Amino acid sequence: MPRNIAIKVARAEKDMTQTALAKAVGVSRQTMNAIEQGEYNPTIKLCRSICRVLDKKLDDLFWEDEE
Amino acid sequence: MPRNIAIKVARAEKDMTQTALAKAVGVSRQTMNAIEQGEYNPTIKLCRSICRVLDKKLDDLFWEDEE
DNA sequence: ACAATTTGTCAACTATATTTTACATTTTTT
DNA sequence: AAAAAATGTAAAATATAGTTGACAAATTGT
Repeated sequence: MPRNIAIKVARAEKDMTQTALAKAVGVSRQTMNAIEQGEYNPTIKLCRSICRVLDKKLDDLFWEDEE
Repeated sequence: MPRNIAIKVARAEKDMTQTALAKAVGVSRQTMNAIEQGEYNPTIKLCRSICRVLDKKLDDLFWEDEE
């Protein structure tokens, strides 16, 4: 899985740290980090939470053309 | 979690059974059924697979306004 | 009305997402 | 240049996503 640059950018737009985003979303900092590093495969519920906090849609942050 | 009617509709548009969709997507029939019943919380990777098979985007099938 | 297919559901199991603690490295601030 | 904050990573534990097999209920076809 590729690194998720879109989240990093959206986070920057909101001037949030990984820790702040993790807290806002209700997961651990390591989980947020792993998602940005593309190291795993979050649940759709977590994806929706991230989208709400960052004011983005699922397709903005989590679509991938190839698997 | 609410039932996922959007998947049911998209599946009907492709004239696919739950079993056929499950197979195309590479999960068990019970998993597909549970997702349609809103009984769990699939991973984003599985959501993307479902979207590809049904020619839909993540926001079409998996967005929810309230959590 | 009957048969066949599809769907809903349960229980026990396996795989993996997520947590916690902890430390090293990089980046930012003073 | 030093201190502080932010990020990358690892190992062990826990929660839950996904599997398998089996059966009942509902739908569809003849």
